[in-house]
Amino acid sequence: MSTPRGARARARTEVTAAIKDEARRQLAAEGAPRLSLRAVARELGMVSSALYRYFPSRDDLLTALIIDAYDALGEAAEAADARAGDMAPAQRWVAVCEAVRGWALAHPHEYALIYGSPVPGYSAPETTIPAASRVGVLLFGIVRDAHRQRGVARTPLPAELEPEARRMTDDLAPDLPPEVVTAGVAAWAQLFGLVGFEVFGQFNRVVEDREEFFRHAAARLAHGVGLVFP
Amino acid sequence: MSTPRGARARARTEVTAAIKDEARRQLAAEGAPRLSLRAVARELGMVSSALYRYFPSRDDLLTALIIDAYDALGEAAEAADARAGDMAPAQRWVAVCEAVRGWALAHPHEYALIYGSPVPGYSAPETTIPAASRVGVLLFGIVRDAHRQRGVARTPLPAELEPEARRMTDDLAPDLPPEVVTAGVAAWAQLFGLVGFEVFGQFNRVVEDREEFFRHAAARLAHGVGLVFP
DNA sequence: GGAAAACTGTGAGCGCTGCTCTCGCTGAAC
DNA sequence: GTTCAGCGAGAGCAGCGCTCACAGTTTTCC
Repeated sequence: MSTPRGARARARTEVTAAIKDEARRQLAAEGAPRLSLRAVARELGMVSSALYRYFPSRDDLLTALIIDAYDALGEAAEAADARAGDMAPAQRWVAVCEAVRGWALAHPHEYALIYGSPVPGYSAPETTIPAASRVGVLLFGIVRDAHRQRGVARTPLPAELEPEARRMTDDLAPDLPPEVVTAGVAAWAQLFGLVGFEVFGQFNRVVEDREEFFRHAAARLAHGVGLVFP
Repeated sequence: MSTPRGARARARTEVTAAIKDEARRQLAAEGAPRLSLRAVARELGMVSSALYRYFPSRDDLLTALIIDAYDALGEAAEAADARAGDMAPAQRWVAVCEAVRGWALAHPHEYALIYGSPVPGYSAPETTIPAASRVGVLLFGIVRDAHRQRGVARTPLPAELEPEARRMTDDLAPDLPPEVVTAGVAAWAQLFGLVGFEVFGQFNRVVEDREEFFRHAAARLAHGVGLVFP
């Protein structure tokens, strides 16, 4: 991050960034399966084997792009929440959902990289966890604010789910009621169901006015976690 | 389907089936990106180029597997519904959701093939549409039954969504109220959000007792489309 | 029944891929 | 100033999807 010591180190960070940039370009243009190390190297005017000095394998390059994608999505969501800062929690929730959808539609291949099929034989390393949690953390932050302001609506939990609900609550948001945490986790997954279906074309010939449809669905999601519209 | 005319035709259908079987085996073991035409041919004791007499390209073979996967999932869902035939619609809904989840967990790579990232530069041909619709059709059938029996709960729709809601209703279920159809489409997508998050590992370190969690979420989905538990 | 046409498997080959290894060069640390 | 780690070049390996000319077999048609 700060001053690299010598010209060599500086060059290294620059080349690394250039590789990631070109890889991201190819990813956006062609999708992850078509991302080729050799093509990246070719475009950068270097020989393919040189690239292995920077990323030990194609998967490592992909991992770097995955983290970047999670971060870009998280940033878009957080920016939308900041813009909606003085609105009611329910409206902030919808704004964040719409930002997630907007980013996904603008970057379908990067979205597919993080929320589509995982690359087989490769499990995302620990490094990705913080970046991957940003949207979830943000959504729970909104619910927490709502809870502080005026409490949230709660629907009872079946007895069999209570141990798990308590566990999730301790892990994710000890200051919220377990019913709300459970509903929040479900809503989090369901949000990406809506977005994924749209991005991956499952809504073709089914939903036409997808923006309006999504806004409504996101609002109902908010309702489901106990947020109320003023 | 019926009697093939000659020995040649019979052989052709047999070889075609053998190729699909072996391909499905490799798909289940390694995932779609690792599915290799040459490996399939090798395993079948034929030379790779011979395989092109049966499937003009790797994508065509994948398409065949996609249709099969949609059908297998649809069949699992329909079987579950049949087993729950005399229960209340809400319970049938949950049973179908659980069947979808169960199939997806048992066949993660085939699930990824149909509900994960689409293969870039390849759009699923029209042929896949009927198979792909089976789960949705089934879910709407349950809602329809509930509606016939005693009506379903309805939450009002915002004015901006009404044209689209009417459009979807005409297309999908003209005998149901637009509010219900809209909620049904959303629930359909959200179901696959829940399933996808579990299959693709997004629930790792978040949800532990996933079966119980899912059952509850599916029940809330049912509630969202107006189904009531007796 | 026999000629013509359609179908099927073979093997070589093209251009691409991820990845490895050895080789010289060069900037940096002691 | 020497030593050494880091770097790029280039050749090469095994694998991939796919094409093509060829030979053998089955079906079709007269």
